[in-house]
Amino acid sequence: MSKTMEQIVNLAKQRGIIFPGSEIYGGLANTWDYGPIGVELKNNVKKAWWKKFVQESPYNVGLDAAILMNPKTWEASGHITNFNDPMIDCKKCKSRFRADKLIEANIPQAELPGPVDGLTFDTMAQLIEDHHIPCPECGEHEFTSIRQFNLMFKTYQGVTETAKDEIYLRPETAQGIFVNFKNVQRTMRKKIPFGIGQVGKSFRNEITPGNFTFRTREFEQLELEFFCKPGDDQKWFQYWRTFGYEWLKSLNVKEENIRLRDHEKEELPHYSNATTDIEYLFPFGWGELSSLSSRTDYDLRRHMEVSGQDLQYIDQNNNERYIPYVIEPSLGADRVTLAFLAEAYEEETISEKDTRTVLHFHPALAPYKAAILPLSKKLSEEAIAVYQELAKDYMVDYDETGSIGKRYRRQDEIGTPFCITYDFDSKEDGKVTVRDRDTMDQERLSISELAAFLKEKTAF
RNA sequence: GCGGGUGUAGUUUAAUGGUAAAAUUAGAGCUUCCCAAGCUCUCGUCGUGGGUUCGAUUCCCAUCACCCGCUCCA
Repeated sequence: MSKTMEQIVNLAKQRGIIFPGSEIYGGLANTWDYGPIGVELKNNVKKAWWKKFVQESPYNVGLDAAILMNPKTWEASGHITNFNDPMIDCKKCKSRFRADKLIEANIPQAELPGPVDGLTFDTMAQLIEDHHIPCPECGEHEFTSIRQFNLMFKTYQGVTETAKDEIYLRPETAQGIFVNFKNVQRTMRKKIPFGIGQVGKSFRNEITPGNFTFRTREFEQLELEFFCKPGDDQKWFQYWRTFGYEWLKSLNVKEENIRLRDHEKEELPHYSNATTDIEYLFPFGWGELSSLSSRTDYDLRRHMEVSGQDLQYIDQNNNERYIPYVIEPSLGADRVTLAFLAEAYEEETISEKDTRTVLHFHPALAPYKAAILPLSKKLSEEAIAVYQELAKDYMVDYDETGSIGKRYRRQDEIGTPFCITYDFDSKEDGKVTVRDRDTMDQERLSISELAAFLKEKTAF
C-alpha cells in the first residue's frame, strides 16, 4: 500500500514522534523537534550505529568534538572557499544560477583571466556581460548582480560582535576528527588501519531545505573517518560500502528501497577520488542517506599545511612515514531516522471498515520495546509491578485507559513490538500474554520467561 | 531566495460581514474484558500583526508557516 509524506508527518505529530519547531510562535522554517517517542527512536538509531561502527568494530574508537572550532579549520578544509557560492538571478524568468558555473559553461578555459574559483565577483559579472551569456532557461540576457551565498552559519565568540571574533558552527563533524587524529592515535596507541567515529550536530545554511526532516539547516551526522595506508584505500572503500549497506538491511530496510549510486568523475567533491551514495526510496523519491567518500590524504595534508603540525603516521615496523588516506562512510542521523520511519509505516486493512496504522520497526529501534496493558483497571496494581520490573531494563509503556483493542492500536502506531496483557488468570498462574505486533501471534509467558524473551527479540 | 498554492479544535472537514459546527481524537465515569464496541459528561478552533467597518474568521495589506516547482546540496 502506498504511503505519502503527509501521512508520515501527520502520524509523527499526532503520536509525539516529531513536532514542528517553535510551534507556538508560528514555527521556524524547517526546524523540527523530536518528541518523547521520536527521541527514543533517534537515540536507538544512533545507538545501533555506534554499536556496529564503534563498539563492535575491531578498528574503530569514538570521539565527541566541539561544534565550535578554530576558524583556521575551515580554511584548511576548503569550506571557506567552497561553501561560498556566487549566485546570480535571471530577471526575466527568475531562475537562479551559480555565476561560476555559468562562466565555465559558456567561456572556454583559455579565454579566462584565470581559474574560475579565483575570480572576483566584479570580474565574473564583467565576463558575463562581455560574452553576453544568455540565461540557460529563457535565453534572455538580463541578470541581477552577483550575490554571495555562504552555507556556513556564523556567530561570535565573546560578547563583542567584531569580525575578529567571528566563528562558524561546524558544517560537518569530520573536521573535529581530523584535528584530533594525532591525539587519538597516540593516546589509544592505534595502528593503521583504524577509524574514529562521531555522532553530532552540524549546521548548513542550505538554500532549499525541505521534505520534512530530510534536509534541515541543523542536522545530526553519524560519521566515521577511517585511516588507512595509501594504496589500500580502494580495498577499504569496498569494505565500508558493503558494511553500510548491510547495516541498513540488518535493521529491516528492504533491499528494493536502497540503492548504491557511484558518483561520476565530474560530480566528485574537491577532496574525493571516489564517492558512493546510499540512497533510500522515500515517498518523495530517492534521497541520499549516506555518502561514502574516499578522501585521499586531502584533509590531513591540508591541516598539516595550515597548522604547520606534522600529522604523518609512522609505521614502526618498517620505519615508514606517510599521510594516511581516509575513507569516510557517513550517514545523516535525521535522514536515516526518517528512512526507518518511512520504511516502517504501514496502513493495514483488517476488514472492510477497519484499518490499523502500524510502524514495523526493528525491535532494536522501537521507541518502546513493550507495553503493559492490564485487561481491567482492577488489575492495575499487579500490572504496574510488571511494568516497573521491565522498566529497569527496557523502555516500556503502561496503559490502562480505554478498551484493550484501542490500546493495541495505540501501541501499533508508535511501533511497539510487544504488547503484554495482564489478565484475570495472571495472578493465579503468574503468566502474561505477549502479542507480537507483526504476526499478531500470542504467547503465554511467565515473568522470568518474559525477560529472556525481550532480551532475545530486541537484540541487535 | 524566486514563482504558484494553502492556512478554521490534536486530525479531517463545514458555515458565516453580527465572535463558529460536525465527525474523530483526547480526558472522566459506567459497562465490557484480548484487537478502534456502546452510553453519559468534559476539554479543545478561525496562524500572527495591522487596516477598512458600528462590527472582520469572512474584505484589503503585511508577516509567519506549510505544500508544489525552480535554484542549491560535501
